[in-house]
Amino acid sequence: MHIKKPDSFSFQNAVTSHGWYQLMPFELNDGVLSICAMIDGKPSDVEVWDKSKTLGFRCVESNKQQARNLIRHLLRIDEPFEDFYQELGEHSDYRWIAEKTLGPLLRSPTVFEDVVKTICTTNCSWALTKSMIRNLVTHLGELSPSGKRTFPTPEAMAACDERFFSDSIRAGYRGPYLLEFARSVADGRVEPEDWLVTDIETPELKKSIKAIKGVGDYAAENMLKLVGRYDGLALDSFLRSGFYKKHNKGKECPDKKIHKHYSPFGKWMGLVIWFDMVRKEIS
DNA sequence: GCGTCCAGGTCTACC
DNA sequence: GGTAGACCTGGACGC
Repeated sequence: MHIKKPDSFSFQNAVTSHGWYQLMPFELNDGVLSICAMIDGKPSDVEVWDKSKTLGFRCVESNKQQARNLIRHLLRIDEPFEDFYQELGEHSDYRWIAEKTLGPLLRSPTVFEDVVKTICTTNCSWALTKSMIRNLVTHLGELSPSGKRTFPTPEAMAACDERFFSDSIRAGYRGPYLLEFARSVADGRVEPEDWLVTDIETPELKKSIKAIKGVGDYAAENMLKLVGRYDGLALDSFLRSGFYKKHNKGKECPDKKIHKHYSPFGKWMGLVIWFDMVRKEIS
């Protein structure tokens, strides 16, 4: 089975541009990205890989068209980046981003899942982030026929108590935040999937996202990137230290200076700073 | 072994 | 609006 891909689309870069592919239930082996996800209410296994002008994919226990839609969502195949590449054309130092057709950042099947993962990136090492997500999937994910597990649903997480998040997930002080968020989604008080389609202005949307306990500036702006809005930098210690080294002679500086550096890129600045800082790791 | 530091921050209280 | 201190975990590091 195949999915047609745009001319300016790099499967490799879409998958590995940031660390999400290392978080369960994603797996990347020999160029094949696999995920176990809920499709049509059933845990289903989906695999996707690169071919010359298309993407190959296979799915087990799921409708072919819905699996195709899921892959398009994960890889952001329908998201237009032409304006981004055109903008970069006016900045010689950053033209390489367009030449490598960077832009799409891998995202999860649901915005809910991306929020949970983002909260689990805060104030800890990447190893601990992977551990917390692995624990969530292992303890609460639904089992597919092949023995893989989905990311837990809001309802599954909402049914737990704080002690579970502390003892089994090892989420520390984040536990109550994760539980409160899951319960707010499960009972409909918060509808994160709407963030993908809402017309409200970015500052207002950011305010709504920050209303979630455990989500501050970094996490909110990271979420904005994952729903396709790139006018926030999502500054964390990784981006700050990278900026100091690359653009400020290794010296610390106020965030305002970082904003000023990338402000010429307007609504694309969040993508530019990210690729600027991970350039060495991109093939 | 043990203690300390810190990592892909956020919240609250206080000024 | 700006800032200090507390907050969980676990790996790295020095002793």
